[in-house]
Amino acid sequence: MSNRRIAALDQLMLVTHLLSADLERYVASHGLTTSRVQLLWHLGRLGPCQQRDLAAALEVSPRNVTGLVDGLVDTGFVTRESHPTDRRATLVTPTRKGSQVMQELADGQVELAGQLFGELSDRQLATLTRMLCDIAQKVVLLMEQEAAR
Amino acid sequence: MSNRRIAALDQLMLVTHLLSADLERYVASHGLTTSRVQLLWHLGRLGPCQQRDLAAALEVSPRNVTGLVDGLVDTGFVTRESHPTDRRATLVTPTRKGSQVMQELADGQVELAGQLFGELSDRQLATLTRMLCDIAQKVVLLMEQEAAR
DNA sequence: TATTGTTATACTCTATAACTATA
DNA sequence: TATAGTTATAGAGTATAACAATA
Repeated sequence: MSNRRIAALDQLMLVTHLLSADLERYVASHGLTTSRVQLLWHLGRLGPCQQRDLAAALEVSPRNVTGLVDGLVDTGFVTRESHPTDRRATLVTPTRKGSQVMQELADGQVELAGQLFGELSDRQLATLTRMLCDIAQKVVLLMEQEAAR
Repeated sequence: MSNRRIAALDQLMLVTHLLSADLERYVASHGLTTSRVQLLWHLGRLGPCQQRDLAAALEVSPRNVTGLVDGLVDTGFVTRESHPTDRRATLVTPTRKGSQVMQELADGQVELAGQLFGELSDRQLATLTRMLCDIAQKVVLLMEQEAAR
């Protein structure tokens, strides 16, 4: 019976939608957008880096990064520093405010994980994680197959 | 140990991200965007209706609906028909092309459900659906609590 | 000649406010 | 006076193409 599969997918789509909406509201309460948070997250992972690197990490155009960094500079989360050896490039660098807010967002994620999964046993948690991992792998596979066409 | 909860949330966020991206590419291959598909979906559910009703269903501003309908008219998925009794209002109505593409998207969802969950037993499927349902309820609760503040 | 990031232009989604036509 | 949908304006995310400065 494929009805149950469709019900599962509907439920998964609903969770996807709700989590996206929740994330958006949450970061908005910190004066950010999801795209800017993604940039900041990569910045924290990579350390201060060129816009070219951020464009590659985010898989968006260099022009788009210019706009995102513009916004983050205007709102005080990053600065553009001069590159020590390449005068064409800039080093996007988090400000103290930028680092602090990313720490807050990380804390918020831990809190959310507790609120969502606090009642689950380790075994249940492992089952859920494994299933989600399988789903993620399959989606990646499907997207690669579609892209190949 | 809260590490497992965080791992589960990370995995859930990854699935959310991947599914959103996949959906966007999929509807783009049909000449649509996710926002326009959502409008079409409500239109199929409600039948031909006023833009006011679509604004309520989508929880966006009336102005936004004007733009979405403009796009769908330009690309041939809906028409604006005159309301039989209220000359202020329009009746947004799917074209044949609009109805056909929605049927195709629905078929695509069934296919995706099979590809993602075809290997799962009924029992596994039930477990997954129940867990996702719990998560959805909790997210809704959290958003209501945040909104109340 | 190739690369870095910009300006120029355009499209989509989203919002509020003012306005028109109609109820 | 209230409602339906529009124009006006604005901001955010996204893209390509042309261009400047630099490597």
